[in-house]
Amino acid sequence: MNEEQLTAVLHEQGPALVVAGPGSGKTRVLTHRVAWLLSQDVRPDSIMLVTFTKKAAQEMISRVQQLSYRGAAVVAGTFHHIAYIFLRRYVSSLPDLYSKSFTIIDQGDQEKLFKLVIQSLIDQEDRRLIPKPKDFVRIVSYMHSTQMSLLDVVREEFPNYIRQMDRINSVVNGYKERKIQGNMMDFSDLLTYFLILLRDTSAGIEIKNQIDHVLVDEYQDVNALQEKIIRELSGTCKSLMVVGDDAQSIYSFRGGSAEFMLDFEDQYQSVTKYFLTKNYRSRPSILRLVNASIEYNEEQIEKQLESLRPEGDLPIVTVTSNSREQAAYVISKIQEYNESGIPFDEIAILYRARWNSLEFEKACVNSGIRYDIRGGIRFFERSHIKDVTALVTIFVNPREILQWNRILSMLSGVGEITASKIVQKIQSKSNPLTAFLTLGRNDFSSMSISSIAISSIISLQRLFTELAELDENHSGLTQINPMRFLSLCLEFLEPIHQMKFPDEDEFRERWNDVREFMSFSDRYDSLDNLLADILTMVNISTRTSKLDDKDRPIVLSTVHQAKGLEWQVVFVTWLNQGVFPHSMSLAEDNLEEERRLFYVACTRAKDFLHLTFSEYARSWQNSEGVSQFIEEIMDENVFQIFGNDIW
DNA sequence: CAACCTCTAATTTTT
DNA sequence: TTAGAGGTTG
Ligand SMILES: Nc1ncnc2c1ncn2[C@@H]1O[C@H](COP(=O)(O)OP(=O)(O)OP(=O)(O)O)[C@@H](O)[C@H]1O
Repeated sequence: MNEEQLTAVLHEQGPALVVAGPGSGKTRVLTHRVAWLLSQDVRPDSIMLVTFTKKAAQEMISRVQQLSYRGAAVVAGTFHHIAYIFLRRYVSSLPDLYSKSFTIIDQGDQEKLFKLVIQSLIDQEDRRLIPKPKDFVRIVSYMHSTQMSLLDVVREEFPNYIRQMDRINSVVNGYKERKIQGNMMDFSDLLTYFLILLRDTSAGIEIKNQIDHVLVDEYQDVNALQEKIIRELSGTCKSLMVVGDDAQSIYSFRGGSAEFMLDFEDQYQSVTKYFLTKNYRSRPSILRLVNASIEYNEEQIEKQLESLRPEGDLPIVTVTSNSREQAAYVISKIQEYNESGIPFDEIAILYRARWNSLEFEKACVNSGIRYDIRGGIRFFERSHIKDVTALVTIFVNPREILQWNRILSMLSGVGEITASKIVQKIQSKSNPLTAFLTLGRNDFSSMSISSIAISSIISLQRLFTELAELDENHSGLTQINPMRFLSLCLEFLEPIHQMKFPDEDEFRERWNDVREFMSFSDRYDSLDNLLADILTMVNISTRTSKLDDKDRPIVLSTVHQAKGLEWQVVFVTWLNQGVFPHSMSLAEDNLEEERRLFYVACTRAKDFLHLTFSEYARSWQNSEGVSQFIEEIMDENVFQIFGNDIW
């Protein structure tokens, strides 16, 4: 700890703001502050440590645990995770009728629910007049995160639907009703209900009594809703410390804005402000490059940042002719670095969009390098994995109709219609799972269900009965051991998936994922914790290739998920105009945010930074040339070029 | 009414 | 390169 850092760590009381550039030890200040508080005999569960992404949260938590053995009991994690924990404890205080077994729905399920609502409320021919399910999801989450009204969101983001407000209102209301009926919350609900809990209920008083010290990392990314939560807690806590860097604000798409940080001093009384001006992470050569780049942003405030590290190599820009070559180049460089003694897990490949990982994954597999991928196709959103989690969800929250639909229509002989008949029949019952298990011949014939369908449904009943029997000492279905639960599920699913994915290689690949999920579940002792963590805490990611398990994996990650992390060697890839910066962002006038994203990406590097670009992106996508982020700083002598000279 | 086939449109970022 | 929509068959 240097002196600047130490004074921040030892901050006594009231609100504190730490604004500082990358690698200056902001996260370190927070983690050491937690350790210091603990050493002062502050109760761990009175400390709340918050951040935005799952990965950054894990990193922060593990740093705290290294510093103090009492760290494990600190209330720490993403906003959503912390909200979930308190909601679990106090659901019954909510004004809407949720029960403790509520489950969280992800984006895909939100879309499905909107689809159901639209089908039931809007006539076929009117459906083209209103937003698509996907857009509804965006509208609703934007509404929550910016705390704007539905009308304002539509006016601002989807002005061409403004004349359909009545229909839009009824769909949004229907969506909310169905969520409550199904005991489901979406991600926005977690935060919104948490705020309600804090603000309007007696449970809120208890929570506020519990929490004395609040620490928020990456504060430049808070949105209006999260800001309200923090403000609500700040009224009663002893200290509040927020840290951030306006140049790293990259979540405007979910309402995040650095304004909340820049206004912090005006919004809170007697704010203590701390500055950290020494960069411990990156070589001066790397800082020169990012500083030259961020200069182009007019909105950024200037920060002093002095590198404490010795001079390093100039960052290297490499031009390749296509994306396969790009991947081959990166992988061969990685092997060189590894041979020179840098461990694989100190090397990362970063990119703008999730699909950008594809060629790198292939190249890793071909060369037998293990990799840990964050943001390819998301593991838990792959359809075969969702089939498994659907079964778990039904046992945790039997009212969750989306998962019933999913499981039922997966059975042979059962399609959309039969599935919805059954769901209709059981959903209004107090326990739909028991209702399902007691369906018999008479029920099936009264619903006129085909005999093939009946026999599959009976086999599902048998599975559910066996699963329920795993709850031997009747401590509740959610308490069943996940590993045992899943191994029965897998037996049931295997033949179904074999049919669904007739291509043998494809099946094998997907089934490997499923097995991986099962072994992942072993670290959990109950189904509800498993489910919640999937959505608010962890990502499964490591893909092992057959060779040397002793090697640590390299990291493939989107820039967003790399936030707050660092590696000795970083490759920032796909620097094509239209990809990074992304054309859709450019269309929305977000160039400066894209440049901040580039800034975040490059400042992850400690020692070596590579920027790569391939002339031809994809056959059907015309190449728009090299990213302007490289072109802009061409004449500044902040990098060296390898490969074809295309300028 | 489910299953199978064919064509098309879409591929930003996270919880 | 792939999911899902839409149309046809059985
Ligand atoms: N006083 C110090 N002595 C030694 N190492 C330090 C010191 N302060 C910070 N570091 C190291 O510098 C690196 C960056 O620190 P940290 O991740 O806390 O920075 P940050 O400001 O949160 O960065 P970012 O804004 O990029 O997330 C870490 O490896 C950390 O251990």
